[in-house]
Amino acid sequence: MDERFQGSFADPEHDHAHCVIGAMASAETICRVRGARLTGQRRRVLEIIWKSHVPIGAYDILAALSPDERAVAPPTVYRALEFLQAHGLVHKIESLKAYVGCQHPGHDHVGQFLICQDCGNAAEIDDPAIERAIQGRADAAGFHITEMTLEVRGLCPSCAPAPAPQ
Amino acid sequence: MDERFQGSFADPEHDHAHCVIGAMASAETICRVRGARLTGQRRRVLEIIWKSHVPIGAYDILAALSPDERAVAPPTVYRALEFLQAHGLVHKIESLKAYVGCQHPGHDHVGQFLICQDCGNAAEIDDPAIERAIQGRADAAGFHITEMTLEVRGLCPSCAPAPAPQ
DNA sequence: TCCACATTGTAATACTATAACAACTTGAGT
DNA sequence: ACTCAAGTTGTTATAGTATTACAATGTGGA
Repeated sequence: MDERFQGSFADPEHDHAHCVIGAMASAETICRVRGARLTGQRRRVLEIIWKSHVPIGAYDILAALSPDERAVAPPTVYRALEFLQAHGLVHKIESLKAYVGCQHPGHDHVGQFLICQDCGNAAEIDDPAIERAIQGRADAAGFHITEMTLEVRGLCPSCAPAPAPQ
Repeated sequence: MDERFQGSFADPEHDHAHCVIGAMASAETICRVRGARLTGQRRRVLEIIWKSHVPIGAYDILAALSPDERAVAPPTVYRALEFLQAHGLVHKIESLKAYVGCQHPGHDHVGQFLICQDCGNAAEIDDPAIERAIQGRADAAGFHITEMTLEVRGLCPSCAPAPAPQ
C-alpha cells in the first residue's frame, strides 16, 4: 500500500505502518459498503496478517491471537480467513499453505504473486497481460475460467545474487 | 499423450491406454538416460497416477498401493512422489493437494494447468506466451524466477454449461 | 566378498483443515 | 424495551496431509 516499491516488491525499508493503515482503512470501507461485518476477531486476524508482507500460516495466526492463556481454537481462525478471503481482503498462497493481505482490495482481480524464497515476502502483481495470455489459452482450449492462482517463486530484488542497482 | 484432445483437454473418449503406455515409456527412457532408478514402487505409483487425468491425492495413491492386508505407509508414497516430481514425471496441483502425470516429460517446463471443477480432469498447457508474459512482469519487478505454478479452475469443454458443438 | 550407498519398512508425530453442535451477539421489526 | 431470526463465536473432536527418525534391506561397484 506504500508507494516505494521496486516494481511491485516492497522495499525492505518502506514504511510498513503505512501499508497497515491503508489496508485496514480499505477493509473498513469495503465491508461497510457491502454490509459485511468486520468484527473484532476478523479485524484482529487481518491485522496479524498485515504485520508483514510475508504470508503467514493459519496456526501462526492462531498463536498470535492467543497471547495469554485465553486460547483460541482453529475454527475461529479459519472462519475469519474464510470471511476475509470471500471479501477479497486476503489471499491464500496455496504452495505455502499461508495467507497474505490483498494489496488491491476492492478491485475485481485474480491472485498473482511473486514469492521470494529467501526473505519470504510476497508481491501481488495482478498483471492484465498475464491474465490475457491465460484467457487466450483457455479460450483456445474451450475452457471456461472461474478462478485462477499464479504463484511464482524465486528471488526478489533485495535477495537476488547480483544486487540490484539503486 | 493421445492426439485426440480438444485444445489441450483430453477427449472423454480418448484411448487412455495410449496415454499410459506413452507415459511409462517416457519415464523409462528419461530415468535410463539420467541414471535414475525407476524402481517397482516408483513405477507402481506412476501407474496409479496415470490411471486418469484427474489429479489424485497421496492417500488415495496409498490406498491403491495397498489392495490386500499388506499395507504401505505414507512415507513410501511421499518418497516416490518426491522422486517422480524431481524427474519431471509428475506435477503437484497445490490447490487440490493432488498429483497428476506430466504430459510433456523430459521437456524443461513449468506447471500450467487447466482444472475442471466438474469432472476433475486437469490439462497441462505450458504455454510459452503465458510464460513470456510472466517473465516480462518478473523482469520489470527485478525478480529472478526459479519456479512457478499456474492453476486455472473452471469448466472444461465437455462440462461447460453451453455444450460444445460436435 | 565386502563395502558404500540408495531404497524401503516402520512407528510415531507434526501440521493443516473441517464437522458438528452449543452458546452468545446483533440488529430489525414490533 | 421485547422478541425473534440470523449471524457470529466457542468448544470438542476428528479428518486429512505430510514429515521425522531410525531400522532393515537391496544394489552395484571395487
